[in-house]
Amino acid sequence: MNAKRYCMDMKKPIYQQIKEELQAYIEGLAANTPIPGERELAARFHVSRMTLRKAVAQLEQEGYLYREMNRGTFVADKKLRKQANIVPSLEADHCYRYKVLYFDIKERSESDVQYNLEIAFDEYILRVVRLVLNENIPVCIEEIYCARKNISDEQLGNLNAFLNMDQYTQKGSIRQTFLPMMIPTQYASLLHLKINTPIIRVDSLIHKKDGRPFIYIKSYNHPEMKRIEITI
Amino acid sequence: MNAKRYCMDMKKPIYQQIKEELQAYIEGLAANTPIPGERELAARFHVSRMTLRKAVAQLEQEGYLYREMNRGTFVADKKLRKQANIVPSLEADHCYRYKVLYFDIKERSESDVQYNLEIAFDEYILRVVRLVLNENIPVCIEEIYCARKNISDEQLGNLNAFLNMDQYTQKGSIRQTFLPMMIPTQYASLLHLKINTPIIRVDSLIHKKDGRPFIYIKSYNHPEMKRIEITI
DNA sequence: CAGTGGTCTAGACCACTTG
DNA sequence: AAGTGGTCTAGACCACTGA
Repeated sequence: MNAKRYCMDMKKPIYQQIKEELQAYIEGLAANTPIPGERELAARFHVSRMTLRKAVAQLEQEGYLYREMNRGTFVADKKLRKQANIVPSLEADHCYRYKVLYFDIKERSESDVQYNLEIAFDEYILRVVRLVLNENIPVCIEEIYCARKNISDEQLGNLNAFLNMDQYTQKGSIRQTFLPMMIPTQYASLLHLKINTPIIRVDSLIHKKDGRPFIYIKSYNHPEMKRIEITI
Repeated sequence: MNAKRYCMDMKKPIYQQIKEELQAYIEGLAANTPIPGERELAARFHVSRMTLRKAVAQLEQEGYLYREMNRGTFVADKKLRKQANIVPSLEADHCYRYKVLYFDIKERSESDVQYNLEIAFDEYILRVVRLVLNENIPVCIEEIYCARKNISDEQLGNLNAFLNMDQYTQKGSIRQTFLPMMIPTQYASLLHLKINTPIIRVDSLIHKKDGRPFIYIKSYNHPEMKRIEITI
């Protein structure tokens, strides 16, 4: 956290750069350590207080810092950092391997898929089923559905790129539903589970910003290998 | 969305008032309707653009609006509004009824409770078990744990006030874990469930801002009556 | 009392889209 | 060329805390 000049924009907003520097600075500090006041930090970084505040506000929202009115800003406990570790494909830094079990394009699909994707019952649907592995250990099985009309021929040619969900999560909204059930018999052995094992299926519906549903994912999670956890 | 003056502060920040007015204004509009530009809105409300932006930014974050770079700001589809409808006690506007099944203060508790609340194995623990009802239909059973030392005698006297979780969620952090399991036999009939019904237990750990764990809740959810759903 | 975070202003420039 | 959202500045006042 030294006094560096920020004239050399690298196309990145100043508050982003400051945010990253603060984040690195915080990393080494014990929880509940106070950090310097906003005026002092602004001076050190040679920016206005409003810009500095934007960086701090984001770090606060992500659970790196917390503020106390009229007292100061403090380093937050690491375990309080916000995260939503729910579905492998939708995790920020997923280091998973995927093994496509099969994929097809078919007319007619299950009614819940039609309902969620808001399509007529005679529309073509892309379906991909894949096993998700973490260091060769199966963590879940994902069934991915998308209306054919919403996929360009080019995207269909490069299915791996299409199935990288990062690109959608940023510029859209996701609704997730959690359903308790027995592991479906056809998936039990793939996940190394006995039949009648209770699992959680997470249904994720990715919307475009205008509200049109785009991709629907049913994720059958291994109860031990895939811990579902969020910090808010 | 008329041009009202904002001199009469009612202790509420201007951006809050504007946010509420915009929210009301939006309510009647169809999804994807563009709203006026920031400069025009700022003029209408007689505030600076930065203040106006703060109101809009919050509405965007909550899923009421979305912005498109260099294009404009639009009304978001209602179904994209952010929500985390997970545990009854922690829901924003819970209209549930609670029926305490029993409560006690005991030495020694289950090891997972000790672990999560970070207490020694000989510390006294308050435990409350209650049935949660939505219009007389049972939706879940909550086991609530809190270290006795963290509860004042006064709070203990007014248990209902203490168990109102609103007060903690604002000024703290919550970690929630989702566990698939069979309904515990002792709870099956209370929730009107057959034994061997798969359910989701949601474990919520409420922390103070300094990272100290405070309250631990195990919520056994009725799979049909309590739908677990989040929109992010 | 000095210092804190919270709010607010009235400007400014930028990159970009759209007619 | 006009309009958009995104960023940034250099001030200001407020209510509150804590020594």
